[in-house]
Amino acid sequence: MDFEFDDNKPIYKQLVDKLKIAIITGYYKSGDRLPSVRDLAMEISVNPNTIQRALGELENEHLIYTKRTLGKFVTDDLENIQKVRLEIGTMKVDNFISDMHLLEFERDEVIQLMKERKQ
Amino acid sequence: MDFEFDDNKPIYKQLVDKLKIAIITGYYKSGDRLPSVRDLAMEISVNPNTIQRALGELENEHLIYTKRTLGKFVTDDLENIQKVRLEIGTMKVDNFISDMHLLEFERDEVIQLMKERKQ
Amino acid sequence: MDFEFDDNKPIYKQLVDKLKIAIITGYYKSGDRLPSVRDLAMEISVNPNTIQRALGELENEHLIYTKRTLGKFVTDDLENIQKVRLEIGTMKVDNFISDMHLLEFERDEVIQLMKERKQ
Amino acid sequence: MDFEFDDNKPIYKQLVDKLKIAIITGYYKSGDRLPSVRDLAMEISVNPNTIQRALGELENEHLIYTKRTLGKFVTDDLENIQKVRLEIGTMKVDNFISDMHLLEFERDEVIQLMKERKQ
DNA sequence: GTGGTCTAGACCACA
DNA sequence: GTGGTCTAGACCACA
Repeated sequence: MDFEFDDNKPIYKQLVDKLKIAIITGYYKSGDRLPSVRDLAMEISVNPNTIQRALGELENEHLIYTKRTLGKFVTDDLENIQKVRLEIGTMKVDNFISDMHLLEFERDEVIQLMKERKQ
Repeated sequence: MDFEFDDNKPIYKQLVDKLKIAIITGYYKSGDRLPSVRDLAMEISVNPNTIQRALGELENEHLIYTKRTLGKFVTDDLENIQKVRLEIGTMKVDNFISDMHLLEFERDEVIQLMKERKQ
Repeated sequence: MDFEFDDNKPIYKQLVDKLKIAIITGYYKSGDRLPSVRDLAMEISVNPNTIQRALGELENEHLIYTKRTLGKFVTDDLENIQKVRLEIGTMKVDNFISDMHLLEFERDEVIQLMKERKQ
Repeated sequence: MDFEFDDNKPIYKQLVDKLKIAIITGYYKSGDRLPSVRDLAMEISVNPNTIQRALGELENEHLIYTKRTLGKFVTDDLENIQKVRLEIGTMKVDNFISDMHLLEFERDEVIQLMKERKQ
C-alpha cells in the first residue's frame, strides 16, 4: 500500500479509509492477520496511537477483530465487507454528484456522460 | 469566492480551476470585467505574477480576453464556455470512474448506484 | 544559434520564434534534448524564468515535451512540426502580402515578380 | 505618416524608405512641395542633418528636386517613380523569399501558399 | 490607473 | 544535476 496523507483530514481517518479499501479489495483478505500496531506504525511513519485509533474504528465496524495476544484479523463476515463496500461507494457517488452539481451538471446529464465514456 | 489552496497542486493551477468554475457557473458572466491583477493578488494573498500566469492560461483557452489599460473580461463566446464546462465535467467523470474502479465498482454498478440516490 | 533581440517584441516571444525555426529546420531534431533551462539562460544571458516561459509555450504547442529530471526534448510528432511550419509560413506570407499592399502591389503582381526572380 | 524607428538601421535610411513609400503611394504627389527640412525635423523629432541626408539620397535617385529658395519638390518623372516602386518591390520580394528559404519553403511552395490565401 | 515583461533569487520534488 | 513554482520588486506602454 502507498501511504500519502494530505493535511485537510486527520491522519487516522485517512488511515481508516485506506484500510477499509485494502480489505474491500482483498489486499487484506478475510482471516488474514494484520501487521502489528508497531509494525504498521513503523511502515507508515506514524504514531502507534494513531494506528490504534484507526484500528479501533475498524473493529467498531466489525471489519476486523482482535484475538488477545495473537493480533488483529480481518473479519470472516463477507456480507459485512460488502456492506461497507457499498457504504463507501455510495458516499463517493454522493460526493461526486454534489461536486458535479457545482458545475451545474444534473444527475441525468452526468449519467449520460458516463455512458459515453469508453471503459 | 473562497480561496483555499492545498499543497499538492500549484497555486496557479488551482486558480485556473476555480476561475473556470466561476465562469462556467456564471459567478463571472460573459462580458464581466474581472478584478484587476493587483486586486486579485491582494484578495487572494498571492503574488501578482501568479495571478498573471493563471489568467494567461484562461486567455489561452479563450475564456477571457484583455483590453489593454482597461482590464480583463470574460469572453462573449458562450459556446466556448460550454465546451470548457464539458471538458471539466468529462475529466471529473473519468477521475471518478477510475476512483470507483479501485473499489472494484464497474461502470454499470456505479450508474446503478447513482440512479438509486435521490436527486 | 544566434540570439539577438530587438526591443519591439518581448524576449520570450522572440525566443519562441527562434526555437520554432530551430526545430522546423532541424537544428534541433525530433527526440533531441534541448540544453537545460539554466544553460540556455546562461548562453543567451537571459533570466531562467524567461526561458521557462518560452519553453512553456513550445510545450503548449506540443513542439517539445518534458521528462522530469531529464530535461526537455523535441517532439517526435513530425506531423505537428510540419503543421507549425505551415502556420509560420502562412503567417509570413500574409504579412508579406499586406506589406506589399502598402506599396500598392496586388497579389498577382507580387506573384509575377516572384516568378521573375531567379531561385 | 507615422514615424517609428527601430535601432538596427540608421534613422536616415529608415527615413529614405518611408519617404520613398510616401512618394510611391502618392502621399506626396508629383510636383508637391515637401515640408521644409526644419518642419520635418520637428515633426519627426530628429536632427535636421538627418533629414538633409535622407533628402539628399532621394535627390540622388531623382525622386525629388530642389528649387533654390523655394524648397524641395516631388519629381514629375512618373516613370522614375514607377522604377523605384519596382526596385523596392523586388527587394522586398527577394528578402521575403530568402526569409522563407530559412524555413525551407521553396519558391513554388511559397507561390502556392500565396495563391491559397484569400485577398 | 490598467496589463506585460523581466530579473534575482529562493525553495521544491525527483533521481 | 533536472525542471517547476513562487515571491518581491522593478520598469514599461498606454490612457
